[in-house]
Amino acid sequence: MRIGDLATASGLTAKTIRFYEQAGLLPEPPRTTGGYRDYDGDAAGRLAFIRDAQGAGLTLAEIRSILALRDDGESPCGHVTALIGQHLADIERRLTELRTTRAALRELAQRASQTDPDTCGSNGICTILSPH
Amino acid sequence: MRIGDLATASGLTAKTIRFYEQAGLLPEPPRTTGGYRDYDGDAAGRLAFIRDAQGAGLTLAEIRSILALRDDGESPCGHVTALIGQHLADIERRLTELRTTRAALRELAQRASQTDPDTCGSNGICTILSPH
DNA sequence: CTAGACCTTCCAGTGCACTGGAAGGTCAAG
DNA sequence: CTTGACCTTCCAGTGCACTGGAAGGTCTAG
Repeated sequence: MRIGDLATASGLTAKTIRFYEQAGLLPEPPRTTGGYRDYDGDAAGRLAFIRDAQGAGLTLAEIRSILALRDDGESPCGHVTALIGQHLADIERRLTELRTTRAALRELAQRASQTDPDTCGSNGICTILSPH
Repeated sequence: MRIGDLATASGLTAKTIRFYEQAGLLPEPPRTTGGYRDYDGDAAGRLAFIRDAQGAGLTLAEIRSILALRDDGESPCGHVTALIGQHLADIERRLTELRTTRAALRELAQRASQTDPDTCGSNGICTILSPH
């Protein structure tokens, strides 16, 4: 299986697959006599795993750490569980941040709807955003 | 007022202030005979505006567009209102995304708590993340 | 024999908002 | 006169996940 076929099968680009190899996420595949990368069936599964893990919000560095553990013959379960917990906490934090920002923006929108463009910029820069 | 004083007053670093100047967010200030930047009181207000706008989630590029309008003597109110609306929509989108990811991660955490590390990695890479 | 689809490597750029460091100039206090 | 805090410019790097492009090699169909 050449890189283009694997790209089609996985929904990635050949560029990305080479990038993953260079980033240590994929092992170097054997080559054909012409120098082309020659993938076996495992590669697609590995890419699917990367996709799933990315979908769960893990970074490539974290995914690499999981793959490295498992390539060493160790079960990465504990590691994966810890990462999931960390990402859940991270998401909660970002949700809180976003809700705060949303509240602030709603107030700004409210203020904007009551602002007269003619009197607005007269002394400051923008009384909507900076109503000192 | 030298750059260090302005940095202290605004809570930014001198590096960042130079960066803002280079990025077109701050006008070039006059220089002392020694070649030092010499800021007047307006600079602090402008930096405060940038801070407020950033707090509302606007990017530096957007803030630059607002400042450019107002520096041209135009009222940026309509522009600001549009940007606020865009960012509100953006935040709603990201909130939805994050909630989806959180639900997925919670399911993974649930699965992780029921996974036996000894039987887990036997055939796939990780049955928690990729339970095909 | 040639066109063109695909592959190779290597280098560099994207966007965002800075940050670090080198090499040197200015200024006030002691 | 020297020390040291502060300033200057310029270049380059950070983190993340790719993406683009050049220059060239390989393979298959017609």
